[in-house]
Amino acid sequence: MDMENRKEQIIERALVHIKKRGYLSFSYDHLSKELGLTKASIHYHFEKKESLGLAVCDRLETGLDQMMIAIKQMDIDPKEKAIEFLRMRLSYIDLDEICPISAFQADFPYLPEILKQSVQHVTNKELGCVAELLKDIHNNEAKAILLLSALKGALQYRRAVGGEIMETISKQLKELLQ
Amino acid sequence: MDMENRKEQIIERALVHIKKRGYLSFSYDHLSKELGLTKASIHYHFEKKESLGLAVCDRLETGLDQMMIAIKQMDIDPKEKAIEFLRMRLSYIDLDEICPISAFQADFPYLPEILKQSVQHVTNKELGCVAELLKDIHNNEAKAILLLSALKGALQYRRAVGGEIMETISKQLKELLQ
DNA sequence: GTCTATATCAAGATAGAC
DNA sequence: GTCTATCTTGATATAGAC
Repeated sequence: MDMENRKEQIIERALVHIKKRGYLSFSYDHLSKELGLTKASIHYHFEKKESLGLAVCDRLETGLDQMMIAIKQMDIDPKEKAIEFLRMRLSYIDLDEICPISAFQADFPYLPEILKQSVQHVTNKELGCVAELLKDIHNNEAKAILLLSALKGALQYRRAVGGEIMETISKQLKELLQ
Repeated sequence: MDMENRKEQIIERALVHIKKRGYLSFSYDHLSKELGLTKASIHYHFEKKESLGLAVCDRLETGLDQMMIAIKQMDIDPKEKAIEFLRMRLSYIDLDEICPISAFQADFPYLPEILKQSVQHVTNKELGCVAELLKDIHNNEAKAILLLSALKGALQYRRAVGGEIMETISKQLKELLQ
């Protein structure tokens, strides 16, 4: 198969696995079986697991860039834009998944150094995105931290207490931005 | 060594490891080396890893009970009691740790069934504790979810962005309860 | 109650054929 | 680009001696 397509396909599946299991717990074996390949073939495209982890972080950053472009072009009240960001972020996360950035953070102390740096970068980028969308509101950095922490904490709670929790949280976060 | 003391000691170390690495990632080998024992000796006290996981959940529940007793006896404004709960919960979590309940939640889909049940139980118990302390405030269940999600999400953020985030969150959570 | 030794399995990674 | 085969490591768990 064409190399760029295959690489993309592997990154895509790895991202799903990270959202479901976390970075440390997913394996080349899981991945290869789903893609109809062998572990060795994955290693051909991404020599080490950390290379694949880095590629996934890059992809998350690209996704954030695209979301910001889309949101800035929307014809909605600026005060709605942070909420729209959270809504779009959630749309990429299934019921049995958590935020991939949270997953990396949970494994953080045991990541290879270079991957830690990428995780820090995408973490700060996402915080910066929300803070930027809140720029007309007082105390935007602190508010961005509160919104994202609550959203991602709730995604983990969802695993144990069920999906209704997300509506409870979303409602309150919207109130917080009134 | 006395069996009850040894069991307690193992549970205590396991809890620390879960806060640092998560349930799936800590091992009897890590534990045994710290305690000056062998893996086999840990297996004598807790035949399977899931038995140890269950004991850790029990310990967390006991801790919640004790905290609630202590807080109810405190001579402070009822409106301060939820904040005091969060403060006490935080005091058991080091700078390089996350909330152990969050750690179990992150691993949730890959836990043995019986341990899932224990994690659900302690999760709901903690939510119930905060909701109870908020009982004079409107919408207490929803507020409890918001407070705990934000606190625990922030603990994971701390790993990637540093400790200052906790003061930002604490300050905002206090404002939310005014 | 703790030990040594070992069985079993899964993971990351590499060598070399096609 | 993908394969088979293999190495190495680390994990859960058990058997049996002391």
